[in-house]
Amino acid sequence: MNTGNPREKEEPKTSVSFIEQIIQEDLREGKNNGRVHTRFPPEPNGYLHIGHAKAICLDFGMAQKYGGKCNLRFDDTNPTKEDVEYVDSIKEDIHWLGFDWENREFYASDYFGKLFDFATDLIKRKLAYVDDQTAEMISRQKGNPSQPGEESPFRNRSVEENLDLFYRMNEGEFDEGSRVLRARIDMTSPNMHMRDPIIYRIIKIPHHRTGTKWNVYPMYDFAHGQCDYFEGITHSLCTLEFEVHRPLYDWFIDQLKSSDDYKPRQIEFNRLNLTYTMMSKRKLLELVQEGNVNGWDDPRMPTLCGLRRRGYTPESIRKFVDLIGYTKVEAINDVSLLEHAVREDLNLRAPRVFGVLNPLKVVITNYPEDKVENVEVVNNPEDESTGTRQVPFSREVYIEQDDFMEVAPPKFFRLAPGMEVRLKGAYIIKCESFRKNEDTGAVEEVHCTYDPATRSGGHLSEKKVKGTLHWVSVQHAVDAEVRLYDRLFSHEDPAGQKEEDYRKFLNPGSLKVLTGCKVEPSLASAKHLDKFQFQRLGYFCIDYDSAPGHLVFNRTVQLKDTWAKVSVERK
RNA sequence: UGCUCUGUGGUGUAAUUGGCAACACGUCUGACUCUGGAUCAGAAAAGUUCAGGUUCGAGCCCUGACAGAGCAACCA
Repeated sequence: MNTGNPREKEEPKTSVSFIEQIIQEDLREGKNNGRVHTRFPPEPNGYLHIGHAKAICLDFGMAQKYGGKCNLRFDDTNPTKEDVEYVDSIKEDIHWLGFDWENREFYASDYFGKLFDFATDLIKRKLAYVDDQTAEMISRQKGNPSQPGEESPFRNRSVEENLDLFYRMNEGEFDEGSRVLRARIDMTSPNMHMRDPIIYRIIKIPHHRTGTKWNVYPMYDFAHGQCDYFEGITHSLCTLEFEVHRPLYDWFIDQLKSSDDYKPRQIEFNRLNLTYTMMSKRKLLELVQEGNVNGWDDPRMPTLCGLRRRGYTPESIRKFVDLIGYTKVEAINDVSLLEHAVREDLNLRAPRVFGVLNPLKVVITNYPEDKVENVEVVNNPEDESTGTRQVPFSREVYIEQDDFMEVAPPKFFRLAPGMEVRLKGAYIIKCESFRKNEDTGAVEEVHCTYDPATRSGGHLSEKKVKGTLHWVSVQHAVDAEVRLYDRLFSHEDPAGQKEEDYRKFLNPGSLKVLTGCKVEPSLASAKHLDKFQFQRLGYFCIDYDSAPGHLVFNRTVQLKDTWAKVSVERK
């Protein structure tokens, strides 16, 4: 049973979500001629965030798993909010996540003509009418969830008049808000969405794709299901809040469909909620517009481009999504699970480097003053194929301040007077004495001796010591500026913040900058230092765009309680 | 007080469709020591919101409560 490789854990039994059960059942029953066809339908009014990743993984994932296809369809029915900037970023982010829609890039606006024809068809069948009332009036007549609505005085207009008015609405003859087209269903329905829903409204702002061709635009409810139908979508996956829309979704398609053997089906699943994370697109937009963050890709943002810049890998995000599953329960997932997913992924592939955040000089008194030798260290203990690198070693090195204590408490296996420790890849050193700053009392320098026989790989290299430290040769060290980012929010859980006061939970822009950070020169150039290294060791968010010469830290940084706990100066 | 949906360890998900409530994250121990917060070993933690019912047997089926969420945009 034991394969001898502890890494080869048994594949965890992947549970089958209720959605998959539905798909499997449909397949078994031969519905849709055995086709599975899904779609991912973002509105291009903002950047994709981690919540969208959950939907993307589902939509594309189900298609992949069941030999089907998944379309990308931009839900661009409201030109007042939408922009090509968002279209481009959405496509980039989906690709980055690892999914592809091939040549099936569609837009709800592709179907404006068909939708318009369908609307006129409904008018002719007395299933739609133009309402001249104000928004307030229509809203009042709608009643409320516990009280039935009343019918509009325009509800029984003639087909001819409705047709004429609807055409003229589209020709731009009427002002925005002056008239709408409504489906004629049931003003007394217990489902608010069935009370003669508005299906077309006048908008005179140019559309990012169709320009000024249209003056009327379909509402979501009038577009989405029909688009699904036009594209041959079999399973239309969306989030829970659309559950009450389903009867309307079905109603339109029933009016539209021409065959009985095919009909798209809407299935709802729970949206992603993360602790300490706000997922509202509108509020994220506000943060960007108000300059509280440095854009959609600010490393603190929960957007995919923010996470990417922060060093998250697509694999880790997919893993995370896989972990949390799809149900109908409104769950709040712990960010620590996301963090676990990155760690697990990065641990296997991130190259390791040495670095010191808060340097403490160590002088190896019996090491020749002018000698320099290269020691060899592995780039990644989890992956031999990444090879080794040479690191210069000399008489004076920096170690992390936290790696030294004047008085070692029990179980402190790092450096303290009289204690021995290995400098990783190099020698075992012993602490003989230390010097304090007379004014501050802070330890300024530690004096050690080394045992030349203990060099890594040598005869006595098998000698055991309890601790191993990262280090950086003083004369080869390079200063680096490191930018640490905290989470976007702190303290309370902004995921639960309904009010506008979520801003007060914002963390500062960046927990700027470590002074005196040292890095070995060979690693200080940007091409050696990619996001993985940063991510890996510190699990800090580091702005790796911000230049060459960054650094890394060793284990002594307290990661466990981290984020803000690291002693850095806030800007 | 209408309609729809949902209640399983701290958190998120399972439970072969009625058969000993399982897994992951987190937490806590211990071990290891060229360090990765990796790996290994172990522990605590729910009797499935509550009350009835059907059944040899219920997390699963039925009834009724209770709790939470969504729905009254010319947003999606």
